[in-house]
Amino acid sequence: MPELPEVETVRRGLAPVLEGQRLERVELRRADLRFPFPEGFVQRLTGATVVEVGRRAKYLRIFLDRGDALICHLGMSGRFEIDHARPGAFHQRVGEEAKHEHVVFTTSAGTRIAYFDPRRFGYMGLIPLNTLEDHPWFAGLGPEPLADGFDGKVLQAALAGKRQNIKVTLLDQRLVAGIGNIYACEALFAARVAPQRPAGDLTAKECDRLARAVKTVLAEAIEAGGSTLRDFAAADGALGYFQHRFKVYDREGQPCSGGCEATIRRIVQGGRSTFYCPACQR
DNA sequence: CGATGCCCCTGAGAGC
DNA sequence: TGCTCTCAGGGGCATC
Repeated sequence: MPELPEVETVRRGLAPVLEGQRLERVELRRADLRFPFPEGFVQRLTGATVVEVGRRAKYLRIFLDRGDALICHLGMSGRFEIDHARPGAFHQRVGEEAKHEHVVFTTSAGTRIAYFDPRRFGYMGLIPLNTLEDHPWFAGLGPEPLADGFDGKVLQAALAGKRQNIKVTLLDQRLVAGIGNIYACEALFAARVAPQRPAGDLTAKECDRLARAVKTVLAEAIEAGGSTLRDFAAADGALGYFQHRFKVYDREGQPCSGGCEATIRRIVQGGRSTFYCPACQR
């Protein structure tokens, strides 16, 4: 579910209720999500104070005053809920709440922050700060697409020699970090690049357009509070609304908005749906 | 190196 | 109403 804009939206929701607060209570409802929780998870977190809530790629990184960072990956269906969130914003059915509530944090201010994850593809870890960037989750990550260092030149260098199609290549977190299926489709449309193109064949001009498109699409999605397809919500319960601005994603058969006569097509690449306009994207 | 398929898990929606 | 099938924002692995 959550790609960079959704994770950033969650980060912005959590920061004000977590930063400067002590974790008074930490409750674990099960021993694992995608991976087992680390040894001594509850003990290592209880009593720690949150210094900062950060993000790298699709990971939340909650820095603690004890020399550890709490890392959270939301997988496909992970979300946080703060107790003062709008009632009913997260759960359509009574009883669903307790079933998928896996971790509950209570801060020194009395705020209750719960982590839900029906599919349990998400995971959490506790990593010492001095080894954070060397940890396997972070060591191989490509640049943050919204950082100044990411541009057409960097992108072209990363794509050089690759015969894999550009759509699947954009999802490779080692080349650029944080792009997922929605924003890969949207960025390729905005850059007018066909998803089937071998990545290494993109010209300097196209790499420039694509790098800009990635930045624009991600930035606009963050501004819109992310995309809510099925169940995404910010930590305060607010729904994203960037899905209303999708040009191609999930729009198979609908007319293209790019001024051509074509309709949006869906193909499968790397086992995932790609949506694109066969006329606008070349 | 790359394409493909399968796996983790649960729920929603479509079609019958 | 209920059954079955497909698909879903992520990502790792095995195989050819």
